[in-house]
Amino acid sequence: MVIKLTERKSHILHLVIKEYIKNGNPVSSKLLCEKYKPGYSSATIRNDLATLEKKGYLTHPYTSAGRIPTDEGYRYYIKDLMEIQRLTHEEERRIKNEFNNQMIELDKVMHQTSKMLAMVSECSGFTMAPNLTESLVEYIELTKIGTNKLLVLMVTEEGLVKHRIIQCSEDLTQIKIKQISKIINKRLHGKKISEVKKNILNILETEKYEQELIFNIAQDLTNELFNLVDENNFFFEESPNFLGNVDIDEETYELVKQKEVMHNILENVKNTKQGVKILIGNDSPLKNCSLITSAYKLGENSVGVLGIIGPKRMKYSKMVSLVDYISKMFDK
Amino acid sequence: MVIKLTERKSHILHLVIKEYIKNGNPVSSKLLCEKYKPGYSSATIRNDLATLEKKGYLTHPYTSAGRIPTDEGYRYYIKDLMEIQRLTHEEERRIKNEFNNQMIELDKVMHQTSKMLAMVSECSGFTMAPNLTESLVEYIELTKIGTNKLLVLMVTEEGLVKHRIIQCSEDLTQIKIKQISKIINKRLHGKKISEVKKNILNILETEKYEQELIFNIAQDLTNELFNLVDENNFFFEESPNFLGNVDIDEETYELVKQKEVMHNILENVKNTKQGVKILIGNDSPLKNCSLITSAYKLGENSVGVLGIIGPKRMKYSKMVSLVDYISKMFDK
DNA sequence: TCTTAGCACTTAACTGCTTTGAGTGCTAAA
DNA sequence: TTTAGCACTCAAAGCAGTTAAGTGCTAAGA
Repeated sequence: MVIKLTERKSHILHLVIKEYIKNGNPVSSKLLCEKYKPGYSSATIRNDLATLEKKGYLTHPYTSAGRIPTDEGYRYYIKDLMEIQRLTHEEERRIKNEFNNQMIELDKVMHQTSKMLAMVSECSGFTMAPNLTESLVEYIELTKIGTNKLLVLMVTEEGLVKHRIIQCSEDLTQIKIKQISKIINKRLHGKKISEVKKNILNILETEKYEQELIFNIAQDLTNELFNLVDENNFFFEESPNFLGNVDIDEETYELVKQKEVMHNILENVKNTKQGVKILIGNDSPLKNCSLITSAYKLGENSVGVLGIIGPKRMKYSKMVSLVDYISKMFDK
Repeated sequence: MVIKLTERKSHILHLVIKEYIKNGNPVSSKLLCEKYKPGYSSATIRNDLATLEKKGYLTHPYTSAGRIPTDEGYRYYIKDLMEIQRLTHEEERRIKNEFNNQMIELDKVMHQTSKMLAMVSECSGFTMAPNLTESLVEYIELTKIGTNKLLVLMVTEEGLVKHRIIQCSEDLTQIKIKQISKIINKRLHGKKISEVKKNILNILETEKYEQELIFNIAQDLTNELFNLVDENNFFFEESPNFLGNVDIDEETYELVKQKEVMHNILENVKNTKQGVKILIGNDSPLKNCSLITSAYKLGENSVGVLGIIGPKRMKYSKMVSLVDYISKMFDK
């Protein structure tokens, strides 16, 4: 399926795409000639451009306009032409800094990471939290923080922290809370969250001490914590000038905001490949955008996806490094 | 300074502003005449418009365009003409709902509130957290959540919760943590946060038990918790179509994002007046916007500010209710 | 004195026409 | 295979004329 290109044509395609990514204007034979002095006349280049168009890598918006890359063109570029551009030390430093602080609480990590991606890419960053339902409960801490109010804190085997505040029907004493906490931990430690979700009552069943009380709290826990493990698991952040400067249309924007859409796209990515994966134009329902994504691992079993959404003419060479670098930070 | 207007002129000013807020087009004598049938001809209204312009309440962008309100016009409107429009029951219900859940953790509350304001106003909402440095420490909970990692949770006298994860130099046993926690609580309970910030070492001084260890943790606590009480205290959220639909320019947008700018504006508001306060155009450095703000109280001494930033032609009558209602929810 | 009809005047917005120039594709010669 | 040259295309910019939505002013009527 992939058609071989001569050295020169390949080079010209490279130049067109680089130029277009940089300036966003259709690029003409004359410009290439003058700016890059390839040692051939504009006419020759014109011929090459024409063949590149015939092969499907370029197109032009109207007769007398310069060329712009097609989706296929971008794909060829990414596969065969692009030299990956490493992050600068400054950028790596900034990222590392962010990661050194506070990075245990799941929601915070995700949020921070998305922001990071958005900032460095200057378009938009997202993070889909790993599905924790197959993770094991390390322990659960109950702390009273007011009448009828408990702070529940769960730590998973991977060391991730999730917390919620729950409202109890009864006002419990510190001592009782401690007792209950002990019992719950004894029973839930090492269990899969998915299992806990389904079976919490059974798991706690045989305990005789304050059975009813424990059941009530268990119910609250399920509602407020275990059932919410999956919720809020898509974080999206954009750089200030993303929508303003850049050619993303409203429609696409709406799509991004719909969690299910993104979920589908990313679930796909997660299951197909290791490392950085790039979706261009029609590859995803976000037809006018490209996505640069990578799966990441937290501990053994928890896999999430993170990445960048931006215009097709984004700096792939740099963005690949960025996404790769950050996803590797997670794997530690 | 305030110039009296005749009944009719006043009425016409009212109509112009209402109409302009609604549709955003300069409003003409003819339109007023046809739409509102005031019982006078367009010529009469034209005369009135001319006087209203002379007095500084209206202007027009070019010779043959209709009138639009000046800042002064809006101010007059707000002071003398506007009828406040209550929130619908539906809206009140939605707001109450949000507030019933989870509303103890300071950062979450602020974030949620800003979102709420943005959503209902359809422009943008912000919340500046109260300065907690004068609040009293209720208690502090230390929980081990991994090697060298402690979760610190502080509850203030008002029942607000702030938490952080801190990295300790030593890996402490559960038991030691409990002992230390007891000591710290005994000493810090009821103290002002500002005092704790300055004097933590002195406050804990006389304890003989594991003096050095406690000092280390105290240092971490100060760095990670007490010193950060004031940080991150401005939350800003915008409705999806805020920047797109609405006539806010880039410059202003940049200003909003600068915390110090907003801080100054709001610090001012906080100190001058109770209840809802409105800043129009030049009243604040955000020249092309209006702000509707209100101070709110959390407990006895903690005062914060929340509100809306939007275009000058926003629905003041409704927004005032919104800001007022939400700020009163805080006061409980 | 207040109101109003009427008219001259201003101006943005649109329309249609022409010109310009950047770019292509094709041809024919080196 | 390369290139110079030329005809052709089309967006964009400029220009003139028209329209319509306004205003301000005047003079007459209540």
